[in-house]
Amino acid sequence: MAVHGPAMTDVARLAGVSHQTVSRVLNGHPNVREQTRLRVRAAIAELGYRPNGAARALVTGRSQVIGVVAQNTTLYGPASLLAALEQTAAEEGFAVSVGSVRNLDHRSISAAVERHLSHRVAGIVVIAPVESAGEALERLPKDVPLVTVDGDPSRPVPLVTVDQVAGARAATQHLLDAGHRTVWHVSGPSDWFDSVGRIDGWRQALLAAGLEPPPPMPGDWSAASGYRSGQMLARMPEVTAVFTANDHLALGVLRALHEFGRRVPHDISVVGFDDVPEAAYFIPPLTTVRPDFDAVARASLQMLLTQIESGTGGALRQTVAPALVARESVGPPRR
Amino acid sequence: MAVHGPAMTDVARLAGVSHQTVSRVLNGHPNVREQTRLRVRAAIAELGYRPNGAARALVTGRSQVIGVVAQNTTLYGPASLLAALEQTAAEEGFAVSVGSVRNLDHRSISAAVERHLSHRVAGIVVIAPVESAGEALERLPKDVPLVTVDGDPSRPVPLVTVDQVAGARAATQHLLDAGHRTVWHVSGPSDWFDSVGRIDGWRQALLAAGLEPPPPMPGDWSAASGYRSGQMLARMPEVTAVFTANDHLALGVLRALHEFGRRVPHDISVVGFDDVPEAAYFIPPLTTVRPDFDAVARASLQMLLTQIESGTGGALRQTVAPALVARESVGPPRR
DNA sequence: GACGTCTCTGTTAACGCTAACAAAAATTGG
DNA sequence: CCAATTTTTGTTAGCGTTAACAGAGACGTC
Repeated sequence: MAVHGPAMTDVARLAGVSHQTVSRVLNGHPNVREQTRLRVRAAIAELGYRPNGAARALVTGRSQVIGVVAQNTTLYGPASLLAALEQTAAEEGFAVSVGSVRNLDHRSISAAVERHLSHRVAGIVVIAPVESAGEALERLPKDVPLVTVDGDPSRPVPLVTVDQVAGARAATQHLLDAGHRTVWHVSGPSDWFDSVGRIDGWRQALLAAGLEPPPPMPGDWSAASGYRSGQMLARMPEVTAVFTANDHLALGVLRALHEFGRRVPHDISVVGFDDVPEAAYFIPPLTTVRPDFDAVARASLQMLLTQIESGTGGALRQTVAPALVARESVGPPRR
Repeated sequence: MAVHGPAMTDVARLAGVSHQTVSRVLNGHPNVREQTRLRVRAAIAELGYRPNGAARALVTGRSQVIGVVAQNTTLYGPASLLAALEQTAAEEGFAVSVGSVRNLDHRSISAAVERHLSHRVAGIVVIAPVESAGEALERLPKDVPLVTVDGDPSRPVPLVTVDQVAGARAATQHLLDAGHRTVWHVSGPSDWFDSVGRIDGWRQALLAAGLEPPPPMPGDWSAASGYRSGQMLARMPEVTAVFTANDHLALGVLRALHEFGRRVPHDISVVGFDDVPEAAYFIPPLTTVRPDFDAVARASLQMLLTQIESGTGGALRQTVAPALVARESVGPPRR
């Protein structure tokens, strides 16, 4: 293995210049004669020279790497976000290092961040949708560029979020507009901010319409828990409209309703959240709320780059509005 | 920002030893007096010292980072694989840097690999399920530890794959065993090896039963294309059993069949591939084939570590067998 | 034509770590 | 208790890059 590639000095020797000139060419420094630049480039190509990021990171104090800390990158939301972040970062010349953690508790998060800091990442994006993550973040060194995504709105940390409240309100309002007398809610885990925000928005919409929100049914994002809630909902004749905290829950609810012979949307209307690619092919196609993950990724990366370049750690905040996607799972209530 | 943390020399000064002793403590070198070790550890803790990975990478020539090249990390398979790789790597003390690429053509892959090499990653895992990726890999420097996942079986590169052929054969056989006279197939994109392997296995099972395989219906992994194929299948009265190349295709097929009033499994049986978490909540719950992504991740990482440590680039090969998961979408054909 | 002012290039010194060797201290055996 | 080990610690020299400064030409300007 050990065969190390050529270094800058090898390129310099071949091009008949000093290694510093090579460095200048590489970094696009203006004061290099065109002819020299060409000779250096030729030497680089001939040797197949590849700059050593470690050496550069050592001397500049920062690598061109952005660390991402996330929990369950198999879920659609986090996975999309991660992919979008990676794309955006690549366009800016940054690599993305993933530090996924089993739990979002203080210890796990700190450990993941430490790992990233060891590699002298330029900045860190924490996808920290749960309460316990918040504390961990406050104790981190203040001097490292950091952005949280879907984190705790009450903490003084730069934050980019999907506007869960607005999304949930839109979903609920959509059902009310269709003529439903009230809307039931199957929620996500109570320690996720996403979940809390969606409950909030649902409640707001009902209260604004002068309605008393029924008790939300707790879930855990999975189709399995949606199914369990669906079995209960199917047995309650007064239920005509359900808003679930994500599409997987909705899928479970749909199946339970189907099994109990309750037709959607004829008997019960259902709205989800996330717009997973399959939502359009549920039975029936699911009306849902689509968060713009690309926008979130762009916003957080831009925030991070600003911090990296300026050196200031301003506590900014940015919110991305989701959009309602209307499909066939919503209809007027049966009289 | 710029406040750099303490370096090894700072720790050494505080502990009253040389920086080399600190290095020895950090790397678990045996010949350090217990008392000294303790003093050094205390100093490390007191200063909040964090070793500089870039410096270490520079001097050793390798960082504790593994590069992963993947295409669409939003798909369930790649996302699961990536997550599993990250977990496994973390246990071995490695970070994972993702280089996702839009297309798996020569240029994109090479570029992604180059980026990783610039950072002097210890090794690279390429999730390269398509033909065009193969060529790119052959041209890579031979001296970098590399493992491909779901890549081209005909190329002399270390490779870990899910046994697509066996999985597809099991799925098809399962349908034949239920009494079906033949099995139709909705395939994935023809340039994916996964896809080719699944077509192969399906064909093998039919031929072994003395049946002439009907023409496979081409798809692109999406529920949308499954839906289109499903619309055609629903209109063909002779069709009683369908094997789809993944679960999303199956979802689309299920919806099309439902719309055409063809009941599953009463009129038509369906089997998918992947066992996405939602498959158990499709209508009806989907019989499918579950690849063991954790096993794949473990195998590839272990292969990579062997290469890294031994320095040899042996062209190994490892196959992980998938398991059939029987659910309600399969039944005997209607007479 | 001498002088200052650009533009281009080279020299030197870090960055923080490990490897290789050298020296000092502790341990052993007779 | 001294020499021969063995264990522990220190010293020095890079790894490949950028930053800071210095030098050498080229070009006007008076």
